[in-house]
This record gives sequence, structure tokens and C-alpha cells, in this order.
Amino acid sequence: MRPIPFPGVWGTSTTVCYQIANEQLAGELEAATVGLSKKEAKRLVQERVRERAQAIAEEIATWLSARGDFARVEAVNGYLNIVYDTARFANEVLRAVLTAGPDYGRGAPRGERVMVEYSQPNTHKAFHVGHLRNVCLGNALSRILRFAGFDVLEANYIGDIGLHVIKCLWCYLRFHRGEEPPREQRGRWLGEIYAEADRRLSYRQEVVELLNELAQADPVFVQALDRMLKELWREHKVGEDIAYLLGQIAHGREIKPEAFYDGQTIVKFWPIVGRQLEHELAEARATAEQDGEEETLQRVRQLEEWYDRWRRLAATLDWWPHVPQWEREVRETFQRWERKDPEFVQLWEETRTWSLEEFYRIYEELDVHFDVWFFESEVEEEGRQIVRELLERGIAEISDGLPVVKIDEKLGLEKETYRTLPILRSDGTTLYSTKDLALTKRKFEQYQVDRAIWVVDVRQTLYLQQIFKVMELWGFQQAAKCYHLAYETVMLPSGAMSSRLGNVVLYEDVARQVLARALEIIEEKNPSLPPEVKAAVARQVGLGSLKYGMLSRDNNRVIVFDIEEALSFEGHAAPYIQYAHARACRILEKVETFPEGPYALEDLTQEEIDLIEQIALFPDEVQRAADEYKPLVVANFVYELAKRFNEFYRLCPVLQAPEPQRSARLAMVAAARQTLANGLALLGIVAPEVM
RNA sequence: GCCCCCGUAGUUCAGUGGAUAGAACGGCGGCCUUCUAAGCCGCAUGUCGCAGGUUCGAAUCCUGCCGGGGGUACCA
Repeated sequence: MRPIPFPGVWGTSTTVCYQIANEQLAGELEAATVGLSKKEAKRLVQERVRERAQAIAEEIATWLSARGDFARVEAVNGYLNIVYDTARFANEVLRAVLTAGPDYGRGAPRGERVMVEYSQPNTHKAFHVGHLRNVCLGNALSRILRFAGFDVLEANYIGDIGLHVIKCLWCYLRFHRGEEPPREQRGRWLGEIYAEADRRLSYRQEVVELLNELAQADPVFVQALDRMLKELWREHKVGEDIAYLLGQIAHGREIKPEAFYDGQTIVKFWPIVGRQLEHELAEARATAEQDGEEETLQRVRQLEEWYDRWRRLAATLDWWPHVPQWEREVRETFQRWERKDPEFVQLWEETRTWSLEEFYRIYEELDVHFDVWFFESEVEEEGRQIVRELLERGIAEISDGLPVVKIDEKLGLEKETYRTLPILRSDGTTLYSTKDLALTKRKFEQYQVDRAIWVVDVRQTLYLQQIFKVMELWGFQQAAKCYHLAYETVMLPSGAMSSRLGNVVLYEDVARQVLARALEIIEEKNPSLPPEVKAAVARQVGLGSLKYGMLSRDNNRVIVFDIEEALSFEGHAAPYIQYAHARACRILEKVETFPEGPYALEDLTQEEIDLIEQIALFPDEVQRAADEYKPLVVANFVYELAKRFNEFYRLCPVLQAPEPQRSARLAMVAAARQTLANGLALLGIVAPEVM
């Protein structure tokens, strides 16, 4: 059963006649097709089934028509279409919406508690648009599940400790001690310190990575190697290292930073590499100008990318000799955390707050509110305890000094499926898994959840399956009701976001831009509104647009975040839907007394039927969105509803219509407005009354 | 190597067993003395990656291949 897929006809369609026809004909057809070619047999079967389905449909149609419950019952192409008595059904729909109001579409309580864990931001790191996708998804899903009838707990899990925090604080103490960041920007400032730490610590690796890439992907570079190394010899006489470089590059083998005799060889070599790249780039550009072919253009782009990387790394060449020392210092800093050095713990607490304050501001702005707050720092000890228990019970074991759970082996799987999960570092410090095991146990025991949902990046799919399986091995039945809602990465037109490379789009920056743009537009569209209303509407539209952009794509699809697109408020976007709502409000506010039903809905126009039909679908769509964990279903629904409302709006005057049509249309507008508001609310988007 | 995701209009994406595959953006042309034009109407563009299979019926399910992205024991 599904809606009749034609505009202007309101009812349901069923394909049951095909199934019946199939069953009836099964034996008969087998006999009839003996001796025919495969193609002929197929055509015969096709024809016969279709004929029989049509005959059955006609029979049922006659029978149903005689009963007179429906406006019309017809048999078309083997489908049985039941057309509703619009006046009756439309009145039922409108009454349902207008009496339930904000509760229209709400499902009956299911008596099941579900915890949705989402927005797991790391303190001491930047909050960017990738995090925004997670928050929007998790929050919309929570709202949908709650509305659908579940008892929902929204949980946040803050990564306030771990290697990233240690790196950040090391960098702070080593290079920025005593600096006072601007009060409102402390979280962001810390994120920059972290990015710097990351850049410093991975410096050698990055330099060598670029060299390795050039050695493998740029034949011109490899050809010039002799000359470059001769130059290096003339200037610096580092024989062993020259031999090493020559050997590795010529044979396409990986260069390793620790293999050099002279700690300064790379520092000396780097300017030579740069000159070579400059030379290659100039040549490639000249060629491209001449032939303009795609291949040469591609070569230019590639060289530009390499040269940019070279230049960025050249700017901090003096870092090279220090990296091993810095790595030691980071390990020492980790030790300070492990032994709870009071001075260090105090610094951690203070800086942690800087990030948290920023997060709280963002959640407030996005109207996201958590019932439960977990912090990684709180579950470290519990996690260690669990590792001990798992080891004692033989679920975990020590392999090469590392506590692991060999999941496939424990489950008796032949094929490599869940592999092996490390659950504690060999030096006794905790891993993400250590803490996640403790946290999941808490969800089951302390919060008594029947179902647990993790809204987490798709890259952690295997990892989360591992956690679920370990919980199962450990004896938790609830493990079967663990679900990973995986979503794809948010990328930039320039590629993946990387704070190290400095190409991240911060939430704060985007939000400010979008809000400013929204204000600009409302200033232009509706200048007569009072300033405070303009500001409020700009907020609702700007944030709505940002959220809708994150929700109107399926989870398993990469979003390429384009700021221009985010700033565009036309077409398939939140403002389109919000605008339909504002238009409806405008009509309704001009009515003194709202008419009581039932309404005169006998001769509806196509636009009216389409509108009411869509409104009627809402409760089912809410359930579907909840069952499939897909806010996208609601996002599509409200867009379609707004579209139908806008079409209705154009062709069906309401206030000027004669009675009783005026009352009927007013009821439709009120029902559409309510359903739009309810649907948008499920996405965490406000429906403005004016725009 | 093994596992997961994606491939649909020029572009970004809906549609996951049913009738003639839909929107938006971009392009072109129309509609504001009538409830807000952030809107509406019209025109153009498709080997639904390729090849088989299952089915009365496949963009949708299965198998293989091609192309892109991701994961794969001490990152989170």
C-alpha cells in the first residue's frame, strides 16, 4: 500500500493483485512455457500475469465500489487504486492537526529508553564545521526519536584528556607560557596552540613525506637528483647522507628521518629542493601557456601544491633538529598527567574551561541541550579497572606487551572480521577504547538504557563494532542494541580539513558570516520590521539554513562545505521552508475568529488536495525517520510540504475567497503552518512568524 | 590482501522492489494596482558507472568488473 503516485488523486494504491495473479498462475505457466525459448517464455509469463492481475483488480474494484466506502475504486494496469472521499478524509486530517497542535505527528510512548551520544568535541582543539554536522544530526535524531515515542537521553562525551591535550599543553608551556589570550577567544586560541604543537611534532615526518612523494611521483625531480646532490656536496660535504639519499630515492625506497648521520643534512638540502621545484614549476607553466592541454595544467597544479608544501616547511626549517627532543618532552608531560602533578592538573583544569566555555556558547546558540555530560577524564580509572577484569576473565590477553582483545578468535570466526582491539597502551596509559568500555558499561548499568546510539564519524565504524563485540563477550545483552550512526566527513573544496595545514573552517567564523548575511537580506526584503525583530529573524534564518544544509544530505555522503552555498538562502534550503511558514502566519494573523469545522471540502482544487495529502503523511514520516534513524526523511518532508504550500498560495486566494471556501482554506493554512512548524522543530529549526 | 561507503541531468543531490526517474543551483523566457517575489510558471539537458543474474516488474536486491573515498593492534 502506498499513495497513488499521480498528482491530484488522493488515495492508496496496492499491487496485491500481481501477487495473487502470480500465485494463481504458478503451475499453469510452468506447463504452458514448456518447449518455448527463454525469451518467448518470459514474454508469455509477463503477459499472462498482467492480464490476470488486471482481471483480479477489476473484480475487487467492482466489489469494493458496491460497498460505497470510497469515492472511487479503479483497476489500472493491474493496480488497484482506492480513491478517497476527499471531503471526509480531508476533514479528518484537518481536525487531527488543529486539535493536536504542536503534538500533531507525535507517536504513542514506546516505553523504551534510548541514549543518543553525539557531539564528542575535544577540548584544546578547534570546533569546526565537521563538528557541526555531528551536532545537527545527533540533535535532530534525538528530537525525532523523542517525538516518535521513545524516552530519549541526549549525551555528550567531551574529550578533555588524551594525547591531543598533552600536546597542546606542552606547546603552551614550552612556547607560550604566560600569554593572555583575549577572553572571548580562549577556546579558539587553544585550538591554534594545538595545531602548532601538531605541526612541530610532525615536522620531520612531513618533510620526509614530501621528499618521498617527489621521489615517487616526479620523474623530473629524480632526474635532477645527481645535480642536486652534487650541489649539496659542494656546499656541505655530508658524504654518508648523500649516499643514503641517492640510494633511497633512486630505488624508490622510503626515506627515514632517523637514518641521517648529520642532523643538519636535510636543513642544508631543503633550499636546493626548493630551487629545483621553482625551476620545474616555471618550466611547466611555460609549457602550459603554449599548449594549454589538460595534462600540463594538471602538472602545474601538482607542482604548485608541492611547492606550497615546500615553502610552508621551509619557513620553520630551524625546527628540524629539535623534534626528537620535543617528542621526549611530550612523553614527560604525559607522565606529569599520569602522576597528577598538581601544578599541571591546575593548568589542565584552567585551559579545559576555556574550551568548555566556548562549547557551551555554541550549544546555546544552536539550541542544543544535553541531559548527560560525560568526560573522558572521569572514566580513565574505571577503564583501567575494566582492563584488569577483562584480563582476569581471559577475555583480554597481553600480546607483545600490549593488552588486547582478539575478537575474531574469541568469537570463533575464521574470517578476519573484527580483528584485534588494543585496550590499554603498553606503558599503562589509557586509550580511547579503555575509556569507551567504561562509558558503555555506565550507560547500561547507571542509566539503564535499552538502546544506545553513537553518532560518530564513519571512519570509526570498525572501532565501534569492536567495542560492541567486546561488550558482548563481556556478557552484556544490551550489546545487541548498540547502534553506530555513521556519517561521512565534511570536506572543503580544497580537500580534507586539517588543523595542521591550517585549512579548517571554524564554526564561529561560519556562524558569524551566515548571521551577518541573513541580517543583510532581511534589511533588504523587509526594512520596516523593528530592529530587534530583524535580529531575531536573522538568527533563526541563518542558523536554520546552516542546520538544514547539514541535514538535507544522506549520512553516508561526503559534504563538501562551500561557504557560498551556505550563504545562499534560495531554493532547497531552510529559508524556503521558513518563508512558507511566515506566509501562512501572515494570512492567519488577519483573521479575527478562526472558523470551527467541519469544513466544506467537497470540490477541492488539485493544489488543495496535494497540500492536505502531504500534511496527512507527517505522522508516518516521523515514525519512518525514527525507525531508520534518518533526519533526512523529515528534512525532505518539510521541503515538499513547503513546496506544496507555495503552489497552493499562488492559486488559491484565502482571505478574499467566498464562504464557505474561505473557512475551509483558512483551516488548510492553519494545518499547513502547524505541520511545517512541527517538522522544522524536529530538525532544531525555528519557524519564524515574519521574514 | 581483506572490509565499508559512494557512482542518477552541466553541477549539488532526492528517490532503495511498482505505473511516465524528480528537485535545487546554473542557463533562457515570463509573473508583483490582488494574503510578503527568500515566491510562482514555462523551456532545455538522463547509456540511473559497466556487464550479467533474480523477479510478473530493478536506479533500488544478488554476483563480477571499473572509477573515487575511507578503514585495517598501542590516533581519536
